[in-house]
Amino acid sequence: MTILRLALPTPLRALFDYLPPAGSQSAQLRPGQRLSVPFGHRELCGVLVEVMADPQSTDFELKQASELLDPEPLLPKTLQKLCQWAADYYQHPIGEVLAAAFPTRLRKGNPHRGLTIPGWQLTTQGKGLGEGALGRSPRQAEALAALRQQGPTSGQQLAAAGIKRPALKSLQDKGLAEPCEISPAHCHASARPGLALNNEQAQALQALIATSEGFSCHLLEGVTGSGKTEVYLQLIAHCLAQGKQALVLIPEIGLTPQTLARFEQRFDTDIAVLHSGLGEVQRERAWEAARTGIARIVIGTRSAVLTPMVDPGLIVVDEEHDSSFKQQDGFRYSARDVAVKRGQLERCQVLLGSATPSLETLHNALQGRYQHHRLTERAGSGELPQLTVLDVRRQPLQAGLSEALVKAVGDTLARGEQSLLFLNRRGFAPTVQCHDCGWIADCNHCDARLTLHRRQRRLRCHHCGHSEPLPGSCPQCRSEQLLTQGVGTEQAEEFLRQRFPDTALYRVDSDSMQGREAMQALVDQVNEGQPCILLGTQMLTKGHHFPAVSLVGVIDMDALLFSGDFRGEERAAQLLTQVAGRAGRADTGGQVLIQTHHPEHPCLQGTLSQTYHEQALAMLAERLERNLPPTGNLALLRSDCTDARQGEHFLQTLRHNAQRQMPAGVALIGPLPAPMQRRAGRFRAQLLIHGGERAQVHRAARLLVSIAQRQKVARNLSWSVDIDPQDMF
DNA sequence: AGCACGCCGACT
DNA sequence: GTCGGCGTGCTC
Repeated sequence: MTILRLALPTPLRALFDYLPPAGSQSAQLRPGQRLSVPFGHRELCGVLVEVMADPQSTDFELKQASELLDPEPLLPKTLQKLCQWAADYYQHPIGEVLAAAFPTRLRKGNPHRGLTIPGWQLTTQGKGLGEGALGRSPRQAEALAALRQQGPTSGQQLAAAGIKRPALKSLQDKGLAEPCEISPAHCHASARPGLALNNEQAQALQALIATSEGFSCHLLEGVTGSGKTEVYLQLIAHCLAQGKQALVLIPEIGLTPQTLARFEQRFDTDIAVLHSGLGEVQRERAWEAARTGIARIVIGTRSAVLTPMVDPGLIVVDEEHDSSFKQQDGFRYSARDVAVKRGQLERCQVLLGSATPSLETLHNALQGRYQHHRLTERAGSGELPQLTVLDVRRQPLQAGLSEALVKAVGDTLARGEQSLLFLNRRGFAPTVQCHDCGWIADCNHCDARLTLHRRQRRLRCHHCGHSEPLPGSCPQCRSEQLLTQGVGTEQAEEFLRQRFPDTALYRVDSDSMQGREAMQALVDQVNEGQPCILLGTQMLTKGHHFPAVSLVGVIDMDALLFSGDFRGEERAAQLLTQVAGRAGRADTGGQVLIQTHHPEHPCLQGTLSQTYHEQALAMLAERLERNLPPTGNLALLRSDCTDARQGEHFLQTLRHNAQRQMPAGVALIGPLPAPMQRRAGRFRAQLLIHGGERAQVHRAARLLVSIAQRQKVARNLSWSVDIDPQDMF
């Protein structure tokens, strides 16, 4: 008798056993296939994890699976192993992890349709035609030559090479070419020649190529503008030339158009792009192209790390330090760390790149676990910008801007250059207060203040999405003296428009950048080079290149300096370095002005007097001293409950029940209220697991999860684990 | 999580 | 009398 062990998409941390579906032969049952099974009162789509030949536990009346959905496994073995590793490491239900590896339609149990890629090939007659033929129709001759050289080629790829449909149609009318279907065997990849590399780039590339066989992990630490991407591109070209696929992970979708364009220009091959903005069908097509090997390059955000591939030879994680690689809810994995594990399992090379590497990665590199390559010079003639602190204490500020900063913006514009102002706060003002009685506009659902969005005349909570109309008078005392405190991008925009009425001003934040194309349109517009002011939040600092920007202003450095989290300093240093890197990327050596009330703050001084690398080393030493990551290890058990005391009580009981069995060297801290205790009407608390040894902390987390699972929990309470938490809230 | 069952109040 | 509110229990 055969028993099938399945992973099902349910929060239950268990596998479920079934009898094979009627009429199936055990030979055709293999892990990685999907099956439809009855589960309770419903029908679920599960993934086969194990086929067991002889039954061990007969204490259970097993149900029979309804249907085998795939004739072949859709997930390769290594990816199954990767999911199992991730489920264990992140202590997340295996069924949900495996589900994350499928596009939605397949996850829900829809039939798998193979991908058909329309393409063109030469007919026998076409193949027999001499070289000089079709001399009078250059377009057709070009198409003919391309097909002769490459064999059957996808329409998409032909189009990318400038060969359009009409030319192909004409060839078809002459009986020289015909439409065909492309199979993975037809796929080829070639790269156009790359840019010339400087010494450092060439050295890094050479070292990377030398270790491109089998697993190895590398950190490419290169200052902004040092040409990391060119190294990626040439390494990918090498990978493709070995007949292998390359996977590229990028932090956010905002980055995609520019990055993608650069890849498409360089490579003559199909590229699968996977990001959250894609429709279900498009996503499934890209997934399938990667899985079958039709796509030789796969570019995607976080979740793309679980895309099945035939033969990956290289995984690149760009902007490796970016926090968006860590999923912040549900399956809380780090795509960067999963990528490294995937490299180990697939036996392929992993390249982590950043101008401001995370301390985790830097630590691994310094310990010799990763090979470390550094690019310290800007490629081309670009010079590093000049950083200057503007002490704004006792200075008059208008919409948060000092006269010195405003003057610098004016001077920059007068020179015909562009300015970029960074303010990490959306809206008009983060606080509204009554001048007469002191009332403050708070969110009813969170421990947070409401932000004024003046143009919409609304107060909005940036933590739960709550929004209400701006009251005309104080709800407490009826006074009409409602004042604002603090400055957001909307206010700074208003002031700057007034001050520079004839200058183009672009506000870049999640309020102003609605829609997929908005950002790309803006980048194109700005890069025409006319003098302008760019004003925005983090959005502005992520990866976009603005060659004509020569002045960068940080309007409120203080907000970055005092964050409370132990990673605050690391974040601030990374952000400041990244923002500064936007200045003078091209030939104009740029200027960076930083407004602060704390010019003596060590973090700020650190960034001024040292390179990011030096500062990172100092921060690492401090982490070592405090036994914090990456030296020490953390895990977090969170509770989320409609009642504050109940949530903490759950964690307290958990702690009590686990205390005796705690591994040596592991401390439990808490339960404590989460940094923002109430959010969206629910009270959050957390129990911190802290220890020196990763394995011990992990054992402790596993123990706590197993106890929490057995603990009775009320309906209004939910709990979750977070291994290697990024933010403490 | 989902989904059914079950036991209470307020309607035609 | 039943429709539907959400507390409780189960899922191989």
